[in-house]
Amino acid sequence: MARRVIDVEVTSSLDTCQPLAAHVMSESEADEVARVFNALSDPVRLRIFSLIASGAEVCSCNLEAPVAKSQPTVSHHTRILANAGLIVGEKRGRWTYWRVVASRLDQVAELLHT
Amino acid sequence: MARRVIDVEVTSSLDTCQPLAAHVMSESEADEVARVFNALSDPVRLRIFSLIASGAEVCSCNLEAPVAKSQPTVSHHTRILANAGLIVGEKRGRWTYWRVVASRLDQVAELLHT
DNA sequence: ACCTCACATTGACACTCGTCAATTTATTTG
DNA sequence: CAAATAAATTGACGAGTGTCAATGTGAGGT
Repeated sequence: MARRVIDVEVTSSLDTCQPLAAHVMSESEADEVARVFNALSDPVRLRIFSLIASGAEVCSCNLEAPVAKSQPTVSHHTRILANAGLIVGEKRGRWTYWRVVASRLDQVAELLHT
Repeated sequence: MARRVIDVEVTSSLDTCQPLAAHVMSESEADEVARVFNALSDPVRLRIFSLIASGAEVCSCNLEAPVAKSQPTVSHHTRILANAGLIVGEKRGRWTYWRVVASRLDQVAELLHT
């Protein structure tokens, strides 16, 4: 097979940064996804979440002592977790029982493998 | 089969919140996990991450335009993602090429299914 | 009705975080 | 060495966040 010498410009074609075509997540999608991860980005919230995930049903009054935070603080965190769709609260009598939303967890896990 | 009537105390045993034995994530573990989720809790960081994940290797200069942020801001975000172990940067010449750490993503995904 | 208890809400404070202009560091090229 | 470029660092500012005391709400229990 014949060989042919080709004059290729190598010296100065890479000395400056070239644009690159790549796919970017949309702003709106990023906002929504960020809100979910944000709910899990606080140590206290993670511990509250692990408490709820460990039992079948946990009421708010059982969360304050383990995480050593005040009642308004715990209420603040459960609201953020609930807004992110990670937990749901059912009010029975004076108590609110929390449980995790398994389907939401699967949804979040899939976001990491795209 | 015989039936027997049993006198059960129902009235006042549940009128106050009872402590509940449950497993709590440790503070140190919560801090570490929170740092990872925190890295993914910002919209701009998520879009940068998606850019890096879409290509095999992406240099920092290819990140500024798509997310419309300044160079110091992009550098700030890549550092946070790198500290969380989600991406690694290899410096070749004047450029730093970023790529995602797949094993770290698997690790994070498993955290959601415990 | 009154009191108690579980939980939500408000307001205020300190602290963290995202952002960019300016500067510095490191590397390549002339 | 000098000029140019990629990227990290510093400093500063406004916005957002975690925290708790005080208060509000609503559902039992006596």
